[in-house]
Amino acid sequence: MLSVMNATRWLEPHEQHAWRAYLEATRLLVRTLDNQLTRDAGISFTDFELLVVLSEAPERRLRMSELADAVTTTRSGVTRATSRLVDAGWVVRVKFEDDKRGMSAELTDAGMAKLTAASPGHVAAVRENMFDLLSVDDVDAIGRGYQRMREHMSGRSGTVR
Amino acid sequence: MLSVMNATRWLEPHEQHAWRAYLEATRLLVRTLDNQLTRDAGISFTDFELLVVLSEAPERRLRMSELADAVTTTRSGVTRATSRLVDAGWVVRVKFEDDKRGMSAELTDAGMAKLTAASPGHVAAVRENMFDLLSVDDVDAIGRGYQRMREHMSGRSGTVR
DNA sequence: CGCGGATAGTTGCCGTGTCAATTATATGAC
DNA sequence: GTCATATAATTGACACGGCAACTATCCGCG
Repeated sequence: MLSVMNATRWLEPHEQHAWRAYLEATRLLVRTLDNQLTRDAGISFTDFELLVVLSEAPERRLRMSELADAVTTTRSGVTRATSRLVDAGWVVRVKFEDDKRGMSAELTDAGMAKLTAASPGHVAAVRENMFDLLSVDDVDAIGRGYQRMREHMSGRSGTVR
Repeated sequence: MLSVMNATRWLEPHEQHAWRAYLEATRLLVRTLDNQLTRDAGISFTDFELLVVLSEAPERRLRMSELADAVTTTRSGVTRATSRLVDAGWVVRVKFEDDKRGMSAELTDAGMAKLTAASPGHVAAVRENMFDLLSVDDVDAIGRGYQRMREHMSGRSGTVR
């Protein structure tokens, strides 16, 4: 630290612009994707993402805590989401044998079918509202940038100052 | 339309990577910023943004519907948020004279003071977790890209398919 | 072994946001 | 002017997600 009393470094105009555009576009995008999935496939974006993650896991099954990490939410959030998915018949809870405290969520065939049915429309919406609007360089910049942000923040979402 | 029966164009690997990094980093970032503001300034990110928007408006005042558009939420969301801010003493409701249905939210001096007090820590967090990690080119790509997305989506968050 | 502290997952409670219905006012057609 | 329709804002009902408290289980140290 070179100086003790730092004046705030406000955002530069081009930073401000990027910041506002990012926040607003993100809200619009998430809402759009959620509406599309709800309307066309009867599943929320949140729940859909859980199905995606499970479908990619070995044996289509993941422990609750891993599932929470994979979708960047809290454990209680995953517990509640899993309850919804179980009620819908898309997931079953499985006891984890090596640790009697543990539970896993496992994608059912019905869940896999739902995922298969919902995916094309979802991907189309992601393309239409994001990737079709971006150049290859934009995509790469976004990939690099957010990857760095992700690495910086993962682990500490509020613990540190 | 050249073909009627299109096979789904799935995301390419670099698109997949950008998509996941973006989603995850965004969740982490929003949570981090919200935690920072709540902890250090006693205000949520959502409410803080309303204060920002109001502070930039002429006479520090904006109609409810304009406020909703400015922060990309619904009117009922803004109504409820405004109620919180009024309770906190940071905002007052003002009747809009030209249209007796209309209401405006106006930032109070206390609200301005809260904003002034909270801003440095907030900007520091935004820098630390985002802009300090990005090159100028990254910022520009993000600005351009999300601006295009914003334009594409604004107006229709779920009406169209 | 047994006890204290960590960890996995769930739940109660609560704050927030959305949709649909509601109320009040405005506007255009006749 | 009057009526039908549209719009501004609010409210009720409800779904979702977070924190903190709780239970069950695990692990390491004496």
